Amino acid sequence: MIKIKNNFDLKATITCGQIFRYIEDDGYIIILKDRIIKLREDKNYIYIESNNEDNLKQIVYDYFDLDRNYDEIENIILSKDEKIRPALEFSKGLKMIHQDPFETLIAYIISQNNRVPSIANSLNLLSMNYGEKVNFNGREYYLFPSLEKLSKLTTSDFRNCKVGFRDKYLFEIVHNIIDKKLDLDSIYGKNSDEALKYLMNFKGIGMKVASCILLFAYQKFDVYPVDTWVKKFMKDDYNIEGENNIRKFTYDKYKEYSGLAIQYMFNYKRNNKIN
DNA sequence: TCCCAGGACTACT
DNA sequence: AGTAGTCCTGGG
Repeated sequence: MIKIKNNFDLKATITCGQIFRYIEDDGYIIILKDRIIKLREDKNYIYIESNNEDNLKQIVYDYFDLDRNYDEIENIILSKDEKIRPALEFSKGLKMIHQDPFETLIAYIISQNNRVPSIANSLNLLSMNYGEKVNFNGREYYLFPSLEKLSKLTTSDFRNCKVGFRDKYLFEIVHNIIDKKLDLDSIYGKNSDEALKYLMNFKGIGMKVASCILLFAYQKFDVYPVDTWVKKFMKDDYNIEGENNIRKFTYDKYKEYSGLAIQYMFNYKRNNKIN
């Protein structure tokens, strides 16, 4: 067991829609690579346990992006747009989770034209069928399957995990990685436009999925998915319509932090059911 | 039983 | 260049 200062919003960060697989159980259980991690919080501290506590603090800091100076970013965003203040205040302590690129890729391909419970169900089925089993605190958990393991599946194996018509996309993507046609590491060296174009060359990855991968796995904060919520509040609050106009408007305003600004607005609107 | 929500691709203009 | 139809699952 380790403890860290409770100086961010653990609940919002985990439940705001960035990740699909987590368990609420007297706190939260999440699965990162080869570890099951349980987080419990009180007013001052977050208490963390894992099946492997080597270097755990650094892993948690990296995952929840705790070394980044969010205050500074928020001040930059505020200096461009005072109107966003309520959203920023509401979302205080929300962090951008630093997810694993491969898992993020698979998860967001499954997410297309799909709902959250169904996405989580498919990811859990994939993990239970093809991931490594880990015992922790007397219970069984399954790690997200490796690339090598998933490369052995047929399209119908994927379909048995309820991914539907996305089976062929997953099959092809996994083989593209095995065959080095898709190199996830190469994305670190690309700017956001190059990375979007690169990812969208692959079947099953469109604008939204590519944006999610870049924002959530590569911390490219100038990119974000435009969904119906974003369209709605950009029209209502700023009278901007059309995906390209929305992107241009937010980029001109918030520059390299536009994805973060949108995430704050999204979180605020969604939780306050503001029409 | 049917209907709906939810992205990307394909095949049309 | 723009768009209607299609692909599935889960839930009302």
